[in-house]
Amino acid sequence: MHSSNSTAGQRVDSRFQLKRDSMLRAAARCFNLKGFSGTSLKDVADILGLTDAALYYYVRNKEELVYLCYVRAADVGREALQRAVDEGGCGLDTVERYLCYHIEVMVGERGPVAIMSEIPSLKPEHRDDVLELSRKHSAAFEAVLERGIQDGSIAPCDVRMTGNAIMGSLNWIPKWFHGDATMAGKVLAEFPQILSRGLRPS
Amino acid sequence: MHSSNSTAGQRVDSRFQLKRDSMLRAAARCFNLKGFSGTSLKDVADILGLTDAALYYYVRNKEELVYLCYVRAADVGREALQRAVDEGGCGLDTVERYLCYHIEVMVGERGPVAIMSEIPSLKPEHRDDVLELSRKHSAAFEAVLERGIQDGSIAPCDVRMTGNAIMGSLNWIPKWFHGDATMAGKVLAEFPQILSRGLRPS
DNA sequence: AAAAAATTTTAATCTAGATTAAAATAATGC
DNA sequence: GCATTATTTTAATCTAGATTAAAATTTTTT
Repeated sequence: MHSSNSTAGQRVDSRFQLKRDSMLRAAARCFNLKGFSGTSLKDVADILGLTDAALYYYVRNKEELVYLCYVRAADVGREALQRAVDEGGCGLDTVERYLCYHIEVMVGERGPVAIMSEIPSLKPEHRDDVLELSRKHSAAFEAVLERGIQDGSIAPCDVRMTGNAIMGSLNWIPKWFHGDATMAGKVLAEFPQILSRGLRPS
Repeated sequence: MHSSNSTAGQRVDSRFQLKRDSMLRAAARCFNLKGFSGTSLKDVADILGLTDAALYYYVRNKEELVYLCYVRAADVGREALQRAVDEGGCGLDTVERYLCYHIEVMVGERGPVAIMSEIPSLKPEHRDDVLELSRKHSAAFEAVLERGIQDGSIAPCDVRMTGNAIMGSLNWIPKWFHGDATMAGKVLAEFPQILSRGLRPS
């Protein structure tokens, strides 16, 4: 049985974490590609060259697998926004950089990132946990929009709705992008501007 | 057994159609609210005051229920765009009107409209059918964007990516809008402009 | 290389929820 | 009101796929 405080310590544990992370990416790929109900644990295991039962060494059950995928998705979003905020600049610049960073992970090597289609199917604690992360991310993004309005880089707008609009576009990307490397460059080049263009004061 | 060419004819048949349509709306509400795997046929039946088994009088199985929800979703989108195109005007005006009409059905009386999260779980014929509808809708929208670029009402852009961006925002609406009547007005008032603002030439 | 721990597999079981068949009820036409 | 057709329910069954327990294998430690 795995234990994070085994005598073997750090090395073993990080191997475990790495393997679990590649499991989450495999699961995200399946969920995005085949839909949630369309992917069985065997599908995920096949990608890893494992047996479905082996997955239970890493997660308690399928529900937890989904939960961890969503936490991971929330994490990469949060990190992207944090990084953009840390680098300073006006509100609009922050938005643009955030979009770049977030799209980068979606279409790049660290991807794919799971679409959060099944949050309501999670068990209450997990569901609330993910909703909380999601809510915080939206609030942080809206704060950047506010700041942009204050510093004059963004035209006055309803930040809640504007946030919903931009986040929707982002969240939907994995629906139509499935790893085409050529397209990845295009998305990264085009999308941030398409989404931020409408924010500029006229 | 129901038969569309029964001797009772039109009247009976339209009653059947109406009931089936309210079934699709009930199903869409459930899917959007509880997720796909989180909604059982009983959940849908409960809304209608029926027993789960009764649903089988209207659809062959759950897969077909999802399929019909998606066809319905595609239909309301197509109708909204068609209406906007028929009313003429420059490309940008058509886009704005389309957004109004489409959002209208999403947040209004005819809604809700199902998010197409589980297309890959459909059986091949149904999946291809829905993908075809979806593809056609995207193409038609991109054509409007092209026209706008030609007539100068829309700034030159990658219509494919721009279409993806706008459609993503639209498609995601049912993720955060769940029937709040007050918010419905706000969405309808704000969203079309938020989405079309970035299209204007500067 | 033996012992211990970590990882994976084999081979079942278990289960929620979809599905079905037959019977019961309700609506409609005559 | 009777016959027919439409609709719904009751009461099972059925099934894919999740889950589990125990054994086998691989890796690590000493």
